[in-house]
Amino acid sequence: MRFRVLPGFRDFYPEQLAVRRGIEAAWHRASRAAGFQEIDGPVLESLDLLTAKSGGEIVSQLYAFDDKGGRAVSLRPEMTPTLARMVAARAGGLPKPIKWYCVPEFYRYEKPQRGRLRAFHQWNADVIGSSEPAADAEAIAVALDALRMLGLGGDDLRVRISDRRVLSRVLEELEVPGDVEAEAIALVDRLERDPAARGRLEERLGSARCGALLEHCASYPLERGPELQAVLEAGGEFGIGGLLEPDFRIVRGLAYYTGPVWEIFDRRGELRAVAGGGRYDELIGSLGGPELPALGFGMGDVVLAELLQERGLLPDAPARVEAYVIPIGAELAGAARAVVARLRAAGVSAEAPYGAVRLGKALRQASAAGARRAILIGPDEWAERSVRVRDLASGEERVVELERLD
RNA sequence: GUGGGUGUAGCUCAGUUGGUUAGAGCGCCUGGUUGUGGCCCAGGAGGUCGGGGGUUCAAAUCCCCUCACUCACCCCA
Repeated sequence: MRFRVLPGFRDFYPEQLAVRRGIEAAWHRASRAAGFQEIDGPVLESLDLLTAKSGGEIVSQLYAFDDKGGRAVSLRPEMTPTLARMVAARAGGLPKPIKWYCVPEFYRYEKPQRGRLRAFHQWNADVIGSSEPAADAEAIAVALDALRMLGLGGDDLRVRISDRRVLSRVLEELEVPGDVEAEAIALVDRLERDPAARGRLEERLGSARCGALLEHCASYPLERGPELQAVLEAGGEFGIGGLLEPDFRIVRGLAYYTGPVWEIFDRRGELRAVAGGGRYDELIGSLGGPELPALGFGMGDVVLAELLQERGLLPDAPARVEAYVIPIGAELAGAARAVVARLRAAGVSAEAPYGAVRLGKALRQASAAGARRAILIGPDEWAERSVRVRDLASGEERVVELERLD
């Protein structure tokens, strides 16, 4: 019986880890460039904390169990509860706005499918303590910055953005009864995917009101959303104005969003959202923290890696070593190891074959290791305290005194 | 959780209407003797044909179950 990786989990061989590290590097760089500080929390949290926000029904999607002390715990499925706790514990002493980011691994017991696994790495960045639309815009800009660092620009991406309050106001103006509002919002959310949604919307609202609503969908009523307009303006100032597309159909399911909500998609629309975020001004308070306005977004590695692959932009694995040291003749194996040690001490990554290897094969191994140069230790040169340095791309060789090797 | 599709070597796949020891390309390993890699040539390792059961003289091939992957739903923090 062969052991296999659990469904929805991944093994990261060097090539796959190189992809992940490349993605994470962009996340870190974009975060720091915008003044976000990295945090992290425990992988395991109390079930109470995790269910406080979304309710008990999400337990079915949690890796939850009782620990040996009888505590109900779960692997973390998201960061917000942890974040809220961390903010609450130090809220008084932290200068506002708080700008934190993290790159944790999350665990969700869901059915694995394209773009969605059970364990994944996700970049989260949050701004806590500011109600300014500029903060919303900056978050979007930071997300786009990271994508740009990976080679994805305005030709590949679009940001669809809405604001819950605008949709609510429109429904209010249309005199949609309060008890129908939630369902109407859910149906707007489904308009794209579900052909039946339109019919049901008409049924619920009546054809006149439904028609008016759909008209607003086609042409976003920005005049009813000064807050969103301010975000768009600030976005323009951050240089991402051309990518922002107001769109009612971005609802982002969650009940706790209170303002702008947005999602980044590939422009071809082949994949699920690459990133999504929004403002949640009441959430931290409701999780037992202080009443602080807040916003944030998440970007997962799974969809992003798929998009990068489709565009031929997957980060490459770095070369294993810069220099490959090859003894010519078994009696120089020790000399090769000494040269390796010397190079490493000088900060140059280097290795030598362990045993006696033919020169031709050793050169092949040097190429396979990604080395830029091979250092040949031959009897003739070594007798004069020199080595032969071969550039593996050009094949050029020159003799270098050992003392000058670096 | 509900449906559809797909499972043959590390990877991409071929495998006739069921019929001998299951194949190819790539990759991997070894060799083509002396101090020069990428190309080429030769050889080799590696598969209980996803797993289990059934039909049959005979199953990679037909049937059932199961697992995994995948696509569409539910959901998407």
